[in-house]
Amino acid sequence: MGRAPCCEKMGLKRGPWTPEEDRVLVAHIERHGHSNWRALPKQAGLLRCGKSCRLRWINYLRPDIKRGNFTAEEEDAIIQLHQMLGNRWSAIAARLPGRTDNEIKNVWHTHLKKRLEPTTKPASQAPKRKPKKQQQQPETTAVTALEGPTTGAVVPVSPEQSLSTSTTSTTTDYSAASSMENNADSSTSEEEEEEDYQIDDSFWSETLAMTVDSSDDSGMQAAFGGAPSSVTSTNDDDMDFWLKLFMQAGDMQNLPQI
DNA sequence: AATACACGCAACCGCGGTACA
DNA sequence: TTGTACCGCGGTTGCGTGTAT
Repeated sequence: MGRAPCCEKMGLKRGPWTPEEDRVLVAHIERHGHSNWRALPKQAGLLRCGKSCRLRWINYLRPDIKRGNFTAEEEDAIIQLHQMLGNRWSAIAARLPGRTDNEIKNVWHTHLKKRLEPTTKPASQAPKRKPKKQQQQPETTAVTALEGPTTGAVVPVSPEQSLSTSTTSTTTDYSAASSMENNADSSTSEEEEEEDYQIDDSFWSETLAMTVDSSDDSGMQAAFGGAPSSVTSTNDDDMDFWLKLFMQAGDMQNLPQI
């Protein structure tokens, strides 16, 4: 009962979007907005379900999407945020302007997760070929330096401790949040290791500023108030709350898992 | 040069949460 | 208060492309 199929699959097109469909969708949204995704394809004359339209717009057609490779700073941010937030990709995306949750998720699964994976990986699972793009991209050197301490691939220091699953990263999470707050104060051993990447300090102070600023004008109530066209505002405010909570809390280990 | 394999990205699927009648 | 419809999110899959053999 209850839930209707997300889209009437009869007669609706699936698979890759054509440039023409993209144009139609963009034109329609620019003109009418996207207050109702379900009705949108009909109004726009697209043979797609609303869900598909929404996904296409959010992940690809939005004008503020930043295309291209992730920078070392962005990758670092993803790693840190993932340590804090777990697989809450939309929340992570909210901290990375121009990046979508889907994109971040892909990058995580294809690049970052592997880099953070411990070298305890059996030899049989080791890549048979040398990685192609990652080692060719110049920014990767920064990332490698930056991740060196936490990845067994570079320095075999019990990588599981900094690993990515939200359930096992509580203490590490705090170090990330803590380094955000006290970006000039690197007192813990993990933060000593983070001295290698100077970019982070400025980056995180910016990120932090963004975090606090965005919560100032909207507040938690606004999270439930609307802005229906906003993709991430609700999550953003939610995460602002948690981030502030982390920052204010002296000891994250006493906090419940998010 | 051809083939097999691995990677990366875009898209789909299903579920949970929320708004609304 | 309950049921329905819709939205958004996270997980997963499929395909195109690049690389090694």
